[in-house]
Amino acid sequence: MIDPDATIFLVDDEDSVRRAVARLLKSAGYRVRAFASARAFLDSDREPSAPACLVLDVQMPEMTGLDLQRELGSAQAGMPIVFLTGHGDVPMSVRAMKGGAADFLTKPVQDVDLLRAVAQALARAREDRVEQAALATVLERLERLTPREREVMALVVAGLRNKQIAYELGTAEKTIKVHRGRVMAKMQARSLAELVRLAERIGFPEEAAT
Amino acid sequence: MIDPDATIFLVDDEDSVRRAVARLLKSAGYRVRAFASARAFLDSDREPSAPACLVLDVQMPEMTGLDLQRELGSAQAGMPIVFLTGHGDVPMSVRAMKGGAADFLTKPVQDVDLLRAVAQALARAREDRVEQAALATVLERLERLTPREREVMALVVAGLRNKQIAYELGTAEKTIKVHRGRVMAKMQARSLAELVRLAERIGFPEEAAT
DNA sequence: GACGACATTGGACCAAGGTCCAATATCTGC
DNA sequence: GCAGATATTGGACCTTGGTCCAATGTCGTC
Repeated sequence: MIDPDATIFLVDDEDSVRRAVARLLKSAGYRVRAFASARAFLDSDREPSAPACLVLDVQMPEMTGLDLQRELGSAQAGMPIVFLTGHGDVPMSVRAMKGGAADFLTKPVQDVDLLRAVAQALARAREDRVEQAALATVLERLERLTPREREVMALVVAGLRNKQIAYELGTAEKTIKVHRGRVMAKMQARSLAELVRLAERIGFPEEAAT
Repeated sequence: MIDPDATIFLVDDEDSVRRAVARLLKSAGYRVRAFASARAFLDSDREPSAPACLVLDVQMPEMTGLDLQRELGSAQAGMPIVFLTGHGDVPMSVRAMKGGAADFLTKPVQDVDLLRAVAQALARAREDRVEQAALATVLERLERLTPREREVMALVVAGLRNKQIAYELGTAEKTIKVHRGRVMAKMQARSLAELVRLAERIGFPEEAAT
């Protein structure tokens, strides 16, 4: 269950807590990287080469845990957050959970509770990573398309026939066939169905603005 | 912003609270149906002909709000839950939010806070309803397919060619063409791309077991 | 036993998709 | 100005997909 490559990022301004939690997580077999402030964490190069999650104190001077959560935005996807706080209240926990937190624990926390939360967060991180990797692969292929090929692909997955696409783009049907063939090759789609699914997954052409 | 057809289901065992909240919601223009217990709510015929949400007390004898939430399961999709509780703690709120609650408020609650939560929950309900309706339409069409047509559709959206499908099903390509044509007609798909998208949306053929 | 739904197939044809080879026109960066 | 990427098109040809009309066989129901 425990992935030795999994990294737990720990952010807490209290030395004693940080050390205690770090010790616990390390003894459980995780790699731990601790920071005394949200700033320090953000300034670090946190390349998640392996699944990772963030154990975060809420109350901290300057930037609070909730601030950091907002800062990370949807990047949380790759790094689920487990909040850990001494003086948490209901509104605070609700806000954190609405913001996509994986869990919200209060100190003093039982070791088992923290470990369970971390394990679940990591499980989520792994799933997210798989999804992200798949997405990245498809986006990479999409980037190799020329502007024209992208236009053609958009109309192809919209269900238009070559003839209609040619009319839309003011060119010959023959040309469309060529572009279409290249699109299939570059996107590594072996069938139209597959191409449509790839497009759906990345929200193409809507999110093509990315 | 306020939909006069929107119904708020209110479940609270305390008469005074129930009356006060009901009055507030009614004065805001909502239709309100109040229940004194989770049981009474479940026994009612809650046909959501219009968007609806559930305002739910947590502490109640017999079945608690959290129990009711679990009971509703994914049916929550059609009826987001706003919890309202007098003695809520952090773990309780976290559990509720993890369970998919729209919000979790503590008494005494500010009128504006409750109204905002309800408005947001209803917005979510509306979105869910749109999605559900679309799903239902597609599933309805799917049900009109004969078993054989379903098999063919599965292989078509998998990207197989007619010839391959014929081989898989041990029949002639000609037959596949006919089935395929019927599938397109019954599913009201004007292109293969559209058919693939319909299939994706309902998770066909994986969820075909439904 | 007749009727309707379902599955199957043939023939005939036409439309659409896909590929190989080859050629032309732009445009951009060095 | 040239190399290379991009966009375009033609010809020739073959595979697929789709449709119309017609027909046969099986099953379960009334």
